[in-house]
Order: sequence, then structure tokens, then C-alpha cells
Amino acid sequence: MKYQIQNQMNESSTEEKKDCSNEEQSYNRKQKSLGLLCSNFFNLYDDDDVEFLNLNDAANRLGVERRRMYDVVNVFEAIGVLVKKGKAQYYWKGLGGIANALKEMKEEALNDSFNISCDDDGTETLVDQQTGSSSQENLNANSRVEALAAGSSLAKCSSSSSKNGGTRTGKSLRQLTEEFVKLLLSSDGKVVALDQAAKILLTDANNSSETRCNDSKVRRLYDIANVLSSVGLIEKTHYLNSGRPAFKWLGRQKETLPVSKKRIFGTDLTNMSIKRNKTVSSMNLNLNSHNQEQDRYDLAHRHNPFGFDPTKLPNADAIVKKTVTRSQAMLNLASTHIPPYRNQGLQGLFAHYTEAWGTWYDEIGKKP
DNA sequence: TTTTCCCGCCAAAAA
DNA sequence: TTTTTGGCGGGAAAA
Repeated sequence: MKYQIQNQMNESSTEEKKDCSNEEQSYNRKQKSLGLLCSNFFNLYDDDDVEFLNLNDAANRLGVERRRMYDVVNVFEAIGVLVKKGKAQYYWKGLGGIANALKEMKEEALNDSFNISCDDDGTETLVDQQTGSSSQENLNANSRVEALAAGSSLAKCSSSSSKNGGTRTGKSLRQLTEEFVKLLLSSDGKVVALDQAAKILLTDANNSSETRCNDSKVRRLYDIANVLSSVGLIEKTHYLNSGRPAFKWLGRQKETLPVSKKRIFGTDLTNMSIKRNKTVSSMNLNLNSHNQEQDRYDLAHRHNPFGFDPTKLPNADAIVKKTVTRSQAMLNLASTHIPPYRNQGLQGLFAHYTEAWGTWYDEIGKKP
């Protein structure tokens, strides 16, 4: 997924660099997506050396307005990727911070009154943890999730709690993210439909006629889902055989992927600053700020999916030789051991990495 | 047509 | 007061 997004952006950004000098640029919503922003965020900061980041700096480097950073940052905070340290200052925990956050959220979710469990024979059981009784029944997913909502603290807190103690009405994106994650954790790996999640998380017990309000807040669920999906915690799917959008919890599967610590598969880190209904000529594009050094960097990296050109490094021959030997070993490993990813996208991603590495290896091997 | 979700207004909160 | 934060919903792209 990460690769697809990066690559998609890379292709489009390259195209745009070709075109923007003399043609009107059409708006492409995918280039501005929160998911892409998240991927770029990780590519930019998910490095062992990064401890703190400044929101303004991040916005500049990622080429987005600061408002969009808040959308991402709040979700990242909820899942433990970031910790706010001060005004526009955040401590970067990265993927490593997700485990603890999930552990805490799982514990909180388990403390809810109802939980969905699955017996050895696959029969789903709705358990009332307060009475200890259980009733096996052929509950469909809707009724089970609704029952979960009725008995869980999710429903209770959704109507009244305000984690930040603020007086703003509604629920913060961070809070909504936490509750969404808890709901998914409670789903025990089962698919949760978007509208069900909305019903559970967004229904206000104090206001029974908030359909319009919830319509608005469903947008927030889309935002959250896109970020979580980008990080690899959830997978977007469809609910049963209907076309309704739904989400499946993947957990931290993505951490098994070869996540690069360097900028990869792209020459641009920024989301394109092309706005709806506007053309490039009217925009103050970050692309225009590319200096010659940046262009050289882009050129050097354009066909190198691994973010560096070993032939330009000191003692390049030795390094290339070492790299080639290592890459051959990795290729051998990859060809004999393909991780059994549950999700086809990840399987495909692994295959794509292998293929990309092989192609690059061949090119490097041909260099004199 | 409906679904998805980017965009930016503007008010609350913080400095 | 100014600046930062982020709720919110319009409306356009995508399906």
C-alpha cells in the first residue's frame, strides 16, 4: 500500500513537473489524500535519528497547509505515533509507539461491558462480562455490534466525555480515533461496517435528531480510516456481500514489512499543492521552489527505488559489490521465503519490493 | 446518483 | 491581544 501510494505520487509528480511549466494542471484528489500525507509523513520522519518535530516545519516539508497536519497528527497521537510536547512540538515515537497505545486501548476495550468472542467451533458468542452469562445465537454482525454499543463504554463516552476537558462541542478527532480503534479491537478481527461504526461512535444519546450532525461526523471517520489504513492498522473492505464500506482490523502486520528508514520510491515528499478548481499557474507551488540541487537529487533518485545511488558514494565499487552480494542474498531469501501475509495487498507489496530490488540489482550489476 | 473526503472558514483555546 | 488548534460542513471528485 505504502509503495502504491508512493509510486502513484511519484508518477503523477513526475508528470506534473513535465507539465506544470506550460499547461494547466488538473486537480487530482488522490494526490492530496490524507493517506498519502501519512505515508510521506512516515517517510520523512520515521528514522532513528528523529526525536522531535515541529508542526510548521513538517507542514512546509510535506507541502501541505498546517490545518491538514492537525488531522494527521491527532490520529497519530491517538495511536501512539506522536506525543505532543508543546506548541507545535511533537515527540516522534513512530511505529514503535503503536504497540503500547494499542495495548492500552485493548485493555480499555476489554473492560467494556460486552465483548465479542469466538469459540473454537467458530460460533460467535456475545458475552455479558458483568453477569458472566453468555448466549450463543446466530447474531448477525449488525445486531452484535449494536449490542456492543448498547453495553459498552463506547456508547456512554461517545455522548458525554471530553478527554481534553474542553468546552468544544462534539468529539475530538483523537478521541474518535481511540474509540474507533477500540471498536475494531473489540470486533475480534471481524469486519465492522462504516455506518455501524458511525452509529456506535457518533450517536449522541442527548440528541436523538442529529442525523445531519452525524453525516458530518461520518466524514471524520473517513479521515481516520484513511490514516489508519495508511499506517496499515486497518484494511478497507466491504461489508458482507453489500457494497457498503467496512474496515477490518489488521493490527501491526505492516511492521513486518521492509519499512524503509529512508525516502523511497519518490522524488517528491510533498503532496501536490494543486487545489480544487485551481490551476497550477495560480498556485504558489512547492514544486517551483525546487532548486538545481533538488533537481539533481531528483534525477539521481528517479530510477532508484532505494533512495540512494551507490555509484556516487565514496569507495563506490566496494559498496556496490557489498550491496550486490547482499541484494543477491536477499533475493534468494525472498524467492524461498514469502511471508504469508493475510492480505493480498501486502502479499503483492512484498512481491513488488522483490521485483523492484531485482530490477535495481540488475541495473547496478551492469554498471562498469 | 451516492459516496468519499479535501478544503478552508471561523470559533475555542492557548500563549 | 495574537496565534494555535481543530470542529465542522460545503461542495467537488470519484465511484
